[in-house]
Amino acid sequence: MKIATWNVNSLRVRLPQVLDWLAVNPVDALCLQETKQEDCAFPHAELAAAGYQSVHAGQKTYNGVAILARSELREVSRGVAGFDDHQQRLITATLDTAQGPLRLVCTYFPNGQEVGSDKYDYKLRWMAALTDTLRQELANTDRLALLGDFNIAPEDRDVHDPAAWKDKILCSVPERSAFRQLLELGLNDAFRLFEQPEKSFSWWDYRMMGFRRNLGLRIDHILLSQNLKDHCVGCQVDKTPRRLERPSDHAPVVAELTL
DNA sequence: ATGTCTCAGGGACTGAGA
Repeated sequence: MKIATWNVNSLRVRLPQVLDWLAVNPVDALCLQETKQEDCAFPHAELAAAGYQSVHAGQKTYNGVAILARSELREVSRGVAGFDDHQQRLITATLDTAQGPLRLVCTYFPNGQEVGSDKYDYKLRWMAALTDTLRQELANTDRLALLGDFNIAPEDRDVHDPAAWKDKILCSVPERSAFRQLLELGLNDAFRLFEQPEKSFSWWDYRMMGFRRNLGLRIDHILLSQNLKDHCVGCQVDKTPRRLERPSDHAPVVAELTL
């Protein structure tokens, strides 16, 4: 089976691209971020017509996360447990596979804006709360995948110009430490389980012809619990949708599991 | 290069967020 994540930067704008992508890439589950719409506007029917059930935690204008899947999504929960948050950044659901249940956690980490800002502080507090929640989830299951836009480039090799980005937002030491805390829960970066091309990224700024010049960062990730890591046979960034007209600034990331 | 894109308010453009 295949699972994927894609920050679409407005599902209202990008729904046709999502449907086109799913037609070519019929993944078993797709996590979306930055849907930027309320639950009542979410296109459940259009996605169902394409063969996907969907669950959504949305809000007007900003944020918003969704999970699409070819079969039933159950035990759906929204938000980070114990963290009072008006921003819709987390949705969790269970998907049944031939070899048992798979817990899918779809996430949109805060951007943080600038190191030292209030939004940066919120990002670090949000990540600490997420880590606590996942520790509890992992006590209940050994088949958990955390997929989404983490807004963190974990290492210098995930950055087109590490010197320019040193200690900047998305690359700062505290953000990278928080990312490592997630790995220390027993999660594994699916992308790094395999040999990858140099300068592989998942996001490119719309400005400065960032994509054409490959001025990117790898900030969209799929983290797998130990059991799922042992079943993972591939992980790639699909740059195809980033080449379309009116693209999202992010590309999808896909992992293949022998489940 | 304060560079691009999306959204909301209000009804043309500006500001916020990324």
